[in-house]
Amino acid sequence: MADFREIEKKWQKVWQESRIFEADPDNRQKFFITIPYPYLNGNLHAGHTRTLTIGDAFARYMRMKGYNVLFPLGFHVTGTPIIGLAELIAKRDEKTIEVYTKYHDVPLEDLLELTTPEKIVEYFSREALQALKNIGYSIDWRRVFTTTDEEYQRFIEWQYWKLKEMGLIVKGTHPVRYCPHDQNPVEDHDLLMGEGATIVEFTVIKFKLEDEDLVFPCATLRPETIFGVTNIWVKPTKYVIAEVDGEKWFVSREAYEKLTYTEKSVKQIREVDAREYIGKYVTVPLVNRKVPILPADFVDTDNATGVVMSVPAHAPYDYAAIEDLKRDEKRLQEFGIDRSVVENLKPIVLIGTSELKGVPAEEIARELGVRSQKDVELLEKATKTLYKKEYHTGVMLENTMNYARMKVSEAKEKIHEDLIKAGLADVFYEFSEKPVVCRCGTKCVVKVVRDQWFLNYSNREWKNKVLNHLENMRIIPNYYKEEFRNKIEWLKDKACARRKGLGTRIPWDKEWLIESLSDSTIYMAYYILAKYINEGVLKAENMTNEFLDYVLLGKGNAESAANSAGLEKDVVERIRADFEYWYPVDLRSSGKDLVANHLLFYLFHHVAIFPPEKWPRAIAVNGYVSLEGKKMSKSKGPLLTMKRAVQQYGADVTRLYILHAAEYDSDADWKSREVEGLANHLRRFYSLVKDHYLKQQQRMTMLDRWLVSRMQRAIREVRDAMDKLQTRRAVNAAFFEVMNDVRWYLRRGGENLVIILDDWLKLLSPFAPHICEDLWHLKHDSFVSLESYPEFDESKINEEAEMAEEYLKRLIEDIMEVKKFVEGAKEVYIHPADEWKIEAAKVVIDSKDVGEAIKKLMQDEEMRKIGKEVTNFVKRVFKDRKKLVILNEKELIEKNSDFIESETGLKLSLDSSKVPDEKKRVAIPGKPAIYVL
RNA sequence: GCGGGGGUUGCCGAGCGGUCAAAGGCGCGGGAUUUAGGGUCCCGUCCCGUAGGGGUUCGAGGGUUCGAAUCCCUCCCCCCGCACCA
Repeated sequence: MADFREIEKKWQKVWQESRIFEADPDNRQKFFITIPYPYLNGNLHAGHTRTLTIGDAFARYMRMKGYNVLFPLGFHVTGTPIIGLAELIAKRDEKTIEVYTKYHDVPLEDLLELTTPEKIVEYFSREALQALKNIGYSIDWRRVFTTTDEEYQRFIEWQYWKLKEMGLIVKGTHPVRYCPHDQNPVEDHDLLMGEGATIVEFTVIKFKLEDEDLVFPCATLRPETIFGVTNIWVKPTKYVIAEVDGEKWFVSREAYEKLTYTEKSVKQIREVDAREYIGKYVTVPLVNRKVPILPADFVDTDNATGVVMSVPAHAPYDYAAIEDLKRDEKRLQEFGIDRSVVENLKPIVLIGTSELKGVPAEEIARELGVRSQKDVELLEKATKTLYKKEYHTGVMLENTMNYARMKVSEAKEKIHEDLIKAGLADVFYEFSEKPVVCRCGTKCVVKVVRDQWFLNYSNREWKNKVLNHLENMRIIPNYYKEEFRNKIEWLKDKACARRKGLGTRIPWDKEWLIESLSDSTIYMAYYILAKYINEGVLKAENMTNEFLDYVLLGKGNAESAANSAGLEKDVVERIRADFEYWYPVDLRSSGKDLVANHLLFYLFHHVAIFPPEKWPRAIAVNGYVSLEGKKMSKSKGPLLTMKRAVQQYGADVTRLYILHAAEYDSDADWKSREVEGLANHLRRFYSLVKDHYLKQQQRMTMLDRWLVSRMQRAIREVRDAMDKLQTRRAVNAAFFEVMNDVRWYLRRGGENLVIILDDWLKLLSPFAPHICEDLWHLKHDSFVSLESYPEFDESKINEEAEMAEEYLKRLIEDIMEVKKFVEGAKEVYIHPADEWKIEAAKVVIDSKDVGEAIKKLMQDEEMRKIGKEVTNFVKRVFKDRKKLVILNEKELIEKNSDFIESETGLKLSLDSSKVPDEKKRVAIPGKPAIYVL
C-alpha cells in the first residue's frame, strides 16, 4: 500500500529544489492571490487549513491555466494576544498549559520556555512554516515575513504618514466598556458577564426646576416624544445633586458614579431624597411647558440618569404609572399631590400611524391586558411593539412644531441633534444589558476615551469611494456583496491607537501603538518588497518615504528615490517594475470572520492610498471548520492542528477532504471517520492509476469513447466550478464522479483506462497535488503542477455512446426489477419497440401537442391501419416524450448480451415470439418489453 | 432590534419551474470475493406492490401555474455579524 507521507515529502522536496512556485514577472498574464496572514498565538489549525487549501487549490488551478501566479504568505504577530499568552505561560497558568500541550501539540518542555512574546513568535513561526511546507502549498517562500520586522514597521509608518496627510486620521473621543479596577478597556473575552451588552446612547434632556437652578436630566431613547411630556418621573429614594460641567444636576447615585467616567467634569454637591422634589414643577425644554415631578416605582436608578420623562400617549410604562397613581389615593396624600394634578395629565398624541388610533399607549396596554406598572413583561412587550410601529411607519403630527410631518425615524435623529446643539440636551452612554462584569469581578462602566487617534471611516467621501469600487469587484459568493455594502455603511470611525501590544508606533505620536487590524490593510504590497528584503538587498534604512512613494505609488522618480534610499537606481527600478507587474491583488480569499473588519479595512485603505488600477479585484469568503460537530477554539480547545492532520492522514487526504467538506461560506465539519473513508478512496485511486497508467493504449471502442466523453463533461464541470471557486463541486466532479464512471467502465470490461489518465491526473492535481505528481512521473518528466489544465473539447462528447450506456444501465435495472417478482428466474426475453413505434416516436418528439402528432401520423396509410394503437401510444408517450430514445436497440443488446447476462444472471434472448403480446404492447423506444421466466 | 445566510429524505449536503423519490458522501442492510468482522466490488436503504408500477414527501399554511423542493405571500424556527478583538 502506498505511503502517502513518503510520496508527499518526496515531491515537496523536489518542488522546492526546482523552485517551481517562485514567481517573478515574465510575459505571461499574472495572477496575484493572497490569504490573510495567520496570527501566531498558537499553531495553525483546521480553520487555517481550509482557507489556505482553497487558496492553494485556486493558485494551482490558475497556474495550470497558464497564469503567472504569485501566492505568498507572511505571519501576523502584532497586537495583544501574544503578550497575553506569554504572561500566562510565564505564570504557569494551568488551563493554558493544558490547552497548548493537548491541542496545540506543543511539547511541555518547549512550552514552558515560551515566556516572552519574542520566543512565542519565534517558536510558532517556525512551527507554522513547517506545517505549511508539510501540506505542500505552492507558496513563494522567498517573500515570508513577520509583522514585527523592522522593515515591515517602516512600511506601516509610511502608510500612516500617507493617511495622515490625507486627513484620514483624526483625533476623537469615544465610549468603551471599561473596568474601573483594572483601569483598562475590556474586550468580550475579558468579561465574566454581559458579553452581549452593547453601548446605547441615551439622549438626556435637561428639564429645569421651577424657581431653582437645578437640572432634571431625563434620559430617553425617544427624544422625539418630547412634545408629549406630561410630567417627569423619579423614584422616591436617595439621589445626588452634582455639578456637571458647571450645571447642577439631579441624578441617581449610580448615575453619578457613571458620570465620573465620562469626559465631563463632575463633582458631588450633596445627597438628597427625591421626595423633596416630588410635586414641584419643571419646564419641558423646547416646548416650554411646566410639568410636575411625580413618583414612580418602575424607574430604575441604575439605568442612565435615573430620571425619566413621561409620555403617556406613546410610552406604555408612563401610561400605566399615571393610571396607578390616579388610583393610589394614599400615595397622592403621602407626597402631598393634589388629585387634580394627576387627573389633568392628559396624554398628548404626537405621532400618527395608519394602524393605531386614539392614544396608542393606552390602546396597546388595553389590548395586552396591562393592569399596572408592575406588569413588567407585558409592558416590555407593549413598549417594543409600539416603538417598532411608530419608528418605522410613524409620522410626526402637527403639534410637533417644525418637525411636523417628518418621519419618526428622521425626526428622532434631528431632534436629538437640535437639542444638543441648543444646549438643551446631552448624551449618556449605558449598557444595553446589565450587569457587565469584568473577569476581575468588578462591575464595568462606559468610559469615554478622549484624544485617541481614529481612522476616519465615517468619512462620506471615503465610504463612497469604497462603495463605488465594490460594484466593480467580484465577490464570492456573490450575496456577500450586499453584506459588504451594508457593512461599509455601518462602519464608524475606528480607534487605531493602543497603549499596549506588539506593533508599530504611530510615527508622529510615539506614545501610541498602531492597533493590529489597522496595520494589516495594504500589506499585500509588502510581499513585493519582502523578496528584496529577504535577499538582503533592501533594509529598513533604505525604505525612506520617498523611496516607498516611488516604488509603490510611482511618485517622484527613480533617481531621487534611489538617492534617498541609498540604493542603486536599477534596483529601485526593478522593485518598482515588480510592483507594477504584480499589483493589484487579483483575489483575496479569506475566512468569513474577517468580513466585518479586516476585509473592510483592506478595501478602505487600498482605495485611499493607491490609484484605482491598483485596487483589489476580487474577494472570496469561506466558512469555519468544526471538529466532530464541536466548535474549535484556540484558547479552550478542541483544536486540530494542520500539522497533526497531515501527520495522521497525509497532505492530499487532508486537502481533498477539507475542500470537499463544504462549499463557500457554509461551515465544514471535520469527521475523522469520513476522513478515513476518503483516505481509502484515494488509495484506491492511486493503485488504480498505477495499474493502468503504463498500459499500451488499444484501439478505441464505443465504450472507450463513452469514457472519453464522460471525462470531457467532468472537465467542463470542474472548470466551471473552479472559476466560481466552488471547490466542493469541483472535487466532487473531478474525483468522485469520475471515479464512478471509471468503476462502471471497468465493470463493463473496459481495458483502455489509460486514455483518460493524463487528463484525470491534471484535473485532480490542484486538489491532490502530491499523488498526482507522483503518478504523473511514472510516465512523464515534466511537473503535472505546471502542465496546462485540460480544456473542454466539445468534439469528444459522444452523445450516442452516452445514450447507449444509459440505455444499458436502465435495461439492466428494469430486468432486475422484474426479476424480483419471478421466483427461480432463469431467462429473459427482450422485445424492443416495433418499427412503427419508432417512426411514431420521431413524430411525437417534434410535435407541440398530442393532436398535432396524431394528425401527422394519420397521414400515413400504414399507421392508419393500426390507428387505435397509434393513438394510444401517442397519448401514453407524449408527456415524457423527452425521455424517448431512438437507437438501434437490437444491435446494442446483441453486442452486450454477455454483459447483460452476467449482470442479471439470466439467459438472454431476443426471440420475440416468446414474449406475450400484452408485454410487447408496453414497449416504447428506449424501453423494450421484458419477459422473465 | 438591524443586517446577511439558511430550514431537503437516518446524518452531511446538492438541486432552485418540468429531465425529482430528488446527485454525491456518510451511516445502515444484503450479496460477491484468492472473504482475518477492518479491504475491494455489486445491490438495496420514504411507504405499498407476485412484472419494470403506484402512493406520500423537500420547516408550516396559503397562492401563481397544465406542472413547484424550486416562483409569490404570511408565519415559525436556526446560524452569523453588530466593533476596537484577532
